[in-house]
Amino acid sequence: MLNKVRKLQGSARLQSFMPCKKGAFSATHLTKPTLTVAKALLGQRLVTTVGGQTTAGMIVEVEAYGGSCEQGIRDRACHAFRGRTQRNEVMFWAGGHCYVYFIYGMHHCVNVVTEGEDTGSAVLIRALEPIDGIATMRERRGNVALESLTNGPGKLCQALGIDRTLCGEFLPTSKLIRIEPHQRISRSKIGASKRIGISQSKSLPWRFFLRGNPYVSRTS
DNA sequence: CACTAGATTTTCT
DNA sequence: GAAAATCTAGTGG
Repeated sequence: MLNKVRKLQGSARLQSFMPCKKGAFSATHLTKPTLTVAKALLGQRLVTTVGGQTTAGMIVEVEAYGGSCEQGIRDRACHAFRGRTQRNEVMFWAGGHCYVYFIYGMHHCVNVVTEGEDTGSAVLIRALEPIDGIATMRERRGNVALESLTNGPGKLCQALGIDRTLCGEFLPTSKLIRIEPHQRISRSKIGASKRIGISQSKSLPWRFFLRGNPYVSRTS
Protein backbone atom coordinates (compact mmCIF):
# COMPACT_ATOMS: atom_id res chain seq x y z
CA MET A 1 0.00 0.00 0.00
CA LEU A 2 2.87 2.41 0.72
CA ASN A 3 4.26 2.52 -2.80
CA LYS A 4 0.68 2.81 -3.99
CA VAL A 5 0.31 5.88 -1.74
CA ARG A 6 3.41 7.42 -3.28
CA LYS A 7 2.32 6.66 -6.83
CA LEU A 8 -1.17 8.00 -6.25
CA GLN A 9 -0.20 11.20 -4.54
CA GLY A 10 1.60 11.89 -7.79
CA SER A 11 -1.40 11.08 -9.95
CA ALA A 12 -3.78 13.03 -7.71
CA ARG A 13 -1.73 16.14 -8.29
CA LEU A 14 -2.05 15.67 -12.05
CA GLN A 15 -5.84 15.60 -11.94
CA SER A 16 -6.40 18.93 -13.69
CA PHE A 17 -4.23 17.73 -16.59
CA MET A 18 -6.13 14.53 -17.22
CA PRO A 19 -7.23 14.16 -20.81
CA CYS A 20 -10.98 14.49 -20.89
CA LYS A 21 -13.04 13.15 -23.72
CA LYS A 22 -16.29 15.00 -24.09
CA GLY A 23 -18.59 13.72 -21.34
CA ALA A 24 -15.97 11.35 -19.93
CA PHE A 25 -15.42 10.84 -16.24
CA SER A 26 -12.24 12.70 -15.45
CA ALA A 27 -11.28 13.79 -11.96
CA THR A 28 -12.97 17.10 -12.79
CA HIS A 29 -16.32 15.31 -12.60
CA LEU A 30 -15.47 13.19 -9.61
CA THR A 31 -14.34 16.05 -7.36
CA LYS A 32 -17.79 17.65 -7.49
CA PRO A 33 -20.18 17.47 -4.49
CA THR A 34 -20.95 13.88 -3.50
CA LEU A 35 -24.68 13.95 -4.24
CA THR A 36 -23.97 15.42 -7.69
CA VAL A 37 -21.41 12.73 -8.46
CA ALA A 38 -23.73 10.00 -7.16
CA LYS A 39 -26.49 10.93 -9.60
CA ALA A 40 -24.03 11.54 -12.45
CA LEU A 41 -22.59 8.04 -12.09
CA LEU A 42 -25.95 6.46 -12.94
CA GLY A 43 -25.90 5.23 -16.54
CA GLN A 44 -22.08 5.19 -16.76
CA ARG A 45 -20.05 2.04 -17.27
CA LEU A 46 -17.85 0.52 -14.57
CA VAL A 47 -15.10 -1.54 -16.22
CA THR A 48 -12.46 -3.79 -14.67
CA THR A 49 -9.59 -5.73 -16.17
CA VAL A 50 -8.53 -8.31 -13.60
CA GLY A 51 -6.66 -11.54 -14.29
CA GLY A 52 -6.63 -10.74 -18.01
CA GLN A 53 -10.43 -10.64 -18.12
CA THR A 54 -12.40 -7.49 -18.85
CA THR A 55 -15.85 -7.15 -17.34
CA ALA A 56 -18.21 -4.19 -17.46
CA GLY A 57 -21.65 -3.09 -16.33
CA MET A 58 -23.83 0.01 -16.35
CA ILE A 59 -24.20 1.64 -12.94
CA VAL A 60 -27.90 1.51 -11.96
CA GLU A 61 -27.82 2.09 -8.19
CA VAL A 62 -25.55 4.10 -5.85
CA GLU A 63 -25.43 5.57 -2.36
CA ALA A 64 -23.72 8.78 -1.23
CA TYR A 65 -21.69 8.83 1.99
CA GLY A 66 -20.26 11.71 3.98
CA GLY A 67 -20.61 14.54 1.52
CA SER A 68 -22.56 17.76 1.53
CA CYS A 69 -21.09 19.15 4.72
CA GLU A 70 -22.08 22.55 3.39
CA GLN A 71 -25.69 21.55 4.09
CA GLY A 72 -24.79 21.13 7.75
CA ILE A 73 -25.45 17.39 7.64
CA ARG A 74 -23.16 15.01 9.50
CA ASP A 75 -23.37 11.51 8.09
CA ARG A 76 -22.82 9.08 10.94
CA ALA A 77 -23.08 6.11 8.54
CA CYS A 78 -19.96 7.26 6.67
CA HIS A 79 -16.77 5.29 7.37
CA ALA A 80 -14.92 8.60 7.55
CA PHE A 81 -17.22 10.08 10.21
CA ARG A 82 -14.74 9.66 13.08
CA GLY A 83 -11.71 10.76 11.10
CA ARG A 84 -8.87 8.96 9.35
CA THR A 85 -8.05 5.35 10.11
CA GLN A 86 -5.99 2.78 8.27
CA ARG A 87 -9.11 1.38 6.62
CA ASN A 88 -10.72 4.63 5.47
CA GLU A 89 -7.54 6.52 4.50
CA VAL A 90 -8.38 6.43 0.78
CA MET A 91 -11.72 8.17 1.43
CA PHE A 92 -9.67 11.25 2.30
CA TRP A 93 -7.75 11.26 -0.98
CA ALA A 94 -8.83 13.40 -3.92
CA GLY A 95 -12.05 12.62 -5.80
CA GLY A 96 -11.61 9.92 -8.45
CA HIS A 97 -9.80 7.38 -6.30
CA CYS A 98 -11.26 3.96 -5.67
CA TYR A 99 -12.10 2.91 -2.08
CA VAL A 100 -12.72 -0.80 -1.53
CA TYR A 101 -13.53 -2.27 1.88
CA PHE A 102 -14.18 -5.76 3.19
CA ILE A 103 -17.37 -6.37 5.18
CA TYR A 104 -19.18 -9.17 7.03
CA GLY A 105 -16.13 -11.40 6.78
CA MET A 106 -16.74 -12.24 3.14
CA HIS A 107 -17.87 -9.38 0.92
CA HIS A 108 -16.17 -6.45 -0.78
CA CYS A 109 -17.80 -3.12 -1.61
CA VAL A 110 -16.47 -0.56 -4.08
CA ASN A 111 -16.76 3.22 -3.82
CA VAL A 112 -15.79 6.24 -5.91
CA VAL A 113 -14.12 8.87 -3.73
CA THR A 114 -15.58 12.36 -4.26
CA GLU A 115 -14.85 16.04 -3.60
CA GLY A 116 -11.42 17.37 -2.65
CA GLU A 117 -8.57 15.94 -0.62
CA ASP A 118 -9.21 15.49 3.12
CA THR A 119 -13.01 15.57 2.73
CA GLY A 120 -13.75 11.91 3.48
CA SER A 121 -16.66 11.28 1.12
CA ALA A 122 -17.52 8.66 -1.48
CA VAL A 123 -20.23 7.01 -3.54
CA LEU A 124 -20.94 3.30 -2.99
CA ILE A 125 -21.72 1.41 -6.20
CA ARG A 126 -24.68 -0.82 -5.29
CA ALA A 127 -25.78 -2.43 -8.55
CA LEU A 128 -24.88 -2.83 -12.22
CA GLU A 129 -26.58 -4.00 -15.37
CA PRO A 130 -24.12 -6.49 -16.93
CA ILE A 131 -22.68 -5.38 -20.29
CA ASP A 132 -19.42 -7.20 -21.07
CA GLY A 133 -17.65 -10.32 -19.80
CA ILE A 134 -20.80 -12.04 -18.61
CA ALA A 135 -19.18 -15.50 -18.96
CA THR A 136 -16.35 -14.36 -16.69
CA MET A 137 -18.85 -12.96 -14.20
CA ARG A 138 -20.59 -16.33 -14.10
CA GLU A 139 -17.27 -18.11 -13.51
CA ARG A 140 -16.71 -15.89 -10.49
CA ARG A 141 -20.28 -15.82 -9.17
CA GLY A 142 -21.53 -19.26 -10.08
CA ASN A 143 -24.18 -20.02 -12.61
CA VAL A 144 -26.80 -17.63 -11.28
CA ALA A 145 -29.54 -15.83 -13.21
CA LEU A 146 -28.46 -12.74 -15.14
CA GLU A 147 -30.53 -10.52 -12.83
CA SER A 148 -28.65 -11.85 -9.80
CA LEU A 149 -25.16 -11.43 -11.21
CA THR A 150 -24.52 -7.81 -10.17
CA ASN A 151 -27.62 -6.56 -8.33
CA GLY A 152 -25.93 -5.82 -5.00
CA PRO A 153 -22.68 -4.24 -3.76
CA GLY A 154 -21.04 -7.52 -2.76
CA LYS A 155 -22.27 -9.37 -5.83
CA LEU A 156 -20.92 -6.83 -8.32
CA CYS A 157 -17.48 -6.85 -6.68
CA GLN A 158 -17.34 -10.62 -6.94
CA ALA A 159 -18.51 -10.52 -10.58
CA LEU A 160 -15.98 -7.86 -11.61
CA GLY A 161 -13.10 -9.34 -9.58
CA ILE A 162 -12.87 -6.33 -7.26
CA ASP A 163 -11.06 -6.73 -3.94
CA ARG A 164 -8.84 -4.62 -1.70
CA THR A 165 -5.89 -4.83 -4.07
CA LEU A 166 -7.83 -2.26 -6.15
CA CYS A 167 -8.24 0.08 -3.17
CA GLY A 168 -6.37 3.32 -3.91
CA GLU A 169 -6.44 3.00 -7.70
CA PHE A 170 -7.06 6.31 -9.47
CA LEU A 171 -9.99 5.75 -11.82
CA PRO A 172 -9.04 8.22 -14.60
CA THR A 173 -5.68 6.50 -15.15
CA SER A 174 -5.94 2.97 -13.72
CA LYS A 175 -5.39 -0.04 -15.98
CA LEU A 176 -7.47 -2.19 -13.61
CA ILE A 177 -10.65 -0.25 -12.93
CA ARG A 178 -12.25 2.68 -14.69
CA ILE A 179 -15.48 4.52 -15.43
CA GLU A 180 -16.55 5.31 -18.99
CA PRO A 181 -19.42 7.34 -20.41
CA HIS A 182 -22.24 5.09 -21.51
CA GLN A 183 -25.81 6.35 -21.39
CA ARG A 184 -27.26 9.76 -20.72
CA ILE A 185 -29.91 9.60 -17.99
CA SER A 186 -32.70 12.15 -17.75
CA ARG A 187 -33.53 13.54 -14.32
CA SER A 188 -36.98 11.94 -14.36
CA LYS A 189 -35.55 8.41 -14.55
CA ILE A 190 -33.64 8.78 -11.26
CA GLY A 191 -35.35 7.56 -8.10
CA ALA A 192 -34.18 8.37 -4.56
CA SER A 193 -34.66 6.57 -1.24
CA LYS A 194 -33.11 5.95 2.15
CA ARG A 195 -29.86 4.00 2.15
CA ILE A 196 -29.84 0.26 2.76
CA GLY A 197 -28.29 -1.74 5.58
CA ILE A 198 -27.16 1.09 7.86
CA SER A 199 -28.07 1.82 11.47
CA GLN A 200 -26.97 5.47 11.72
CA SER A 201 -28.22 8.53 9.81
CA LYS A 202 -30.92 6.24 8.43
CA SER A 203 -33.29 8.91 7.21
CA LEU A 204 -31.07 10.63 4.62
CA PRO A 205 -32.46 10.01 1.09
CA TRP A 206 -29.02 9.43 -0.37
CA ARG A 207 -29.63 6.26 -2.38
CA PHE A 208 -30.18 6.86 -6.09
CA PHE A 209 -31.26 4.36 -8.73
CA LEU A 210 -32.64 4.03 -12.24
CA ARG A 211 -36.40 3.74 -11.96
CA GLY A 212 -37.70 0.44 -13.26
CA ASN A 213 -34.31 -1.03 -14.06
CA PRO A 214 -34.45 -4.79 -13.35
CA TYR A 215 -30.90 -4.90 -11.96
CA VAL A 216 -31.54 -2.52 -9.05
CA SER A 217 -30.97 -4.46 -5.81
CA ARG A 218 -34.48 -3.88 -4.50
CA THR A 219 -37.55 -1.78 -5.17
CA SER A 220 -38.78 1.15 -3.04
C1' DC B 1 -43.76 -13.76 -1.48
C1' DA B 2 -41.69 -12.33 3.71
C1' DC B 3 -38.76 -13.23 7.14
C1' DT B 4 -34.67 -15.35 9.73
C1' DA B 5 -30.28 -17.20 10.74
C1' DG B 6 -25.63 -18.28 9.72
C1' DA B 7 -21.31 -17.50 7.40
C1' DT B 8 -16.69 -15.26 8.54
C1' DT B 9 -13.06 -11.61 9.53
C1' DT B 10 -11.72 -6.89 9.86
C1' DT B 11 -12.01 -2.95 12.49
C1' DC B 12 -12.37 0.00 16.19
C1' DT B 13 -14.21 0.63 21.01
C1' DG C 1 -15.86 -8.11 22.21
C1' DA C 2 -19.42 -6.30 19.19
C1' DA C 3 -20.77 -4.48 14.99
C1' DA C 4 -20.46 -4.25 10.28
C1' DA C 5 -22.55 0.26 3.64
C1' DT C 6 -24.04 -8.34 2.67
C1' DC C 7 -25.51 -12.67 0.63
C1' DT C 8 -27.58 -17.15 0.62
C1' DA C 9 -30.31 -20.91 1.86
C1' DG C 10 -33.87 -22.13 4.60
C1' DT C 11 -38.54 -21.92 6.66
C1' DG C 12 -43.33 -20.75 6.62
C1' DG C 13 -47.59 -18.51 4.54
